[in-house]
Amino acid sequence: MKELKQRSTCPVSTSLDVLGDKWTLLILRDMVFEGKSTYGQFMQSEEKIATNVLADRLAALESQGILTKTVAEDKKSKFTYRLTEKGIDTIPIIVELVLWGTKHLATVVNPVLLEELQAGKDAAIGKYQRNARENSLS
Amino acid sequence: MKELKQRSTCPVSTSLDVLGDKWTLLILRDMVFEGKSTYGQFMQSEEKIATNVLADRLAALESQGILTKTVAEDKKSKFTYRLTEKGIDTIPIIVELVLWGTKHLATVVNPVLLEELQAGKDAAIGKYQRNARENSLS
DNA sequence: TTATTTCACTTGCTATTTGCAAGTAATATA
DNA sequence: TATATTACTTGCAAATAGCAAGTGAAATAA
Repeated sequence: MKELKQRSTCPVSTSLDVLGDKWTLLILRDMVFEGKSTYGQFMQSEEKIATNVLADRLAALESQGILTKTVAEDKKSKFTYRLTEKGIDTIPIIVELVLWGTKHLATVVNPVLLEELQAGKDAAIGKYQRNARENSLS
Repeated sequence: MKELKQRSTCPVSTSLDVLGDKWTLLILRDMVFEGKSTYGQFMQSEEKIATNVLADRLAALESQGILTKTVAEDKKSKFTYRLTEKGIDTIPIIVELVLWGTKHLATVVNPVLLEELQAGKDAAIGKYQRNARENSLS
């Protein structure tokens, strides 16, 4: 598993030690904006993460307290992944990536999200954070 | 050089295609918060980037229009790297990484920056963006 | 004017990480 | 009881990162 090697005590550096790869924040994006919570749902994303990388990242995120893993309510053979407060607090980072990509790169945003962000960034962040908190209870 | 392979049209994904590795945002951090602008200055950071990786990332950042490379004023054998507006617009992302790392990980922040952020995130972002814009003129 | 140093890289090699395809084990459904 | 689904693991090839040494142009020192 991707273990935490801290390169320095700088918060940018240490945050990147945890989140700074090509896949971790996409998993969190799927949880925040798509409401995904299972391995199979993460596999369906259009970016096509490899199975071993997904398993590795989910284990790392769990070990770092960013998400929790529990047996699913409907099936004993499934697991449900839910964001912790530490995970919910990554939402502003993801939103800033959305805004930068939308402004400077060739991307297509979900129009609902775009409208919410245009109406007010902080309100949109608050909405998705409250939403994630509700899901973390069930 | 690290070339841009776009995995999807999602802005989070595409932003990560550009910025989502262990080193790119640290180079931008050094430019924004430390006022660094030369290869030698980037090499001095405590995270110890490898020379070939630094050269690669600077070339990629230039080719993506995030920074510009010009011959230094004082010496013809040196280059000066400066942020473009596209680069200056990454500051909110870096600031969110500072905030998340400070809250959830074992880090040590520059007390000046900490105070500025506590006094108001948007004001602090605005200050560093204005600062970067000034440097980009000279 | 020549010698040495500085600066910004490049090169070559090894180690680590990622990507792909196939396999497995525990349920769940037919 | 047989087939399918789910969440992985395993093995290997390809890509990326890390380390040490080397290079060439320009600046400084003798």
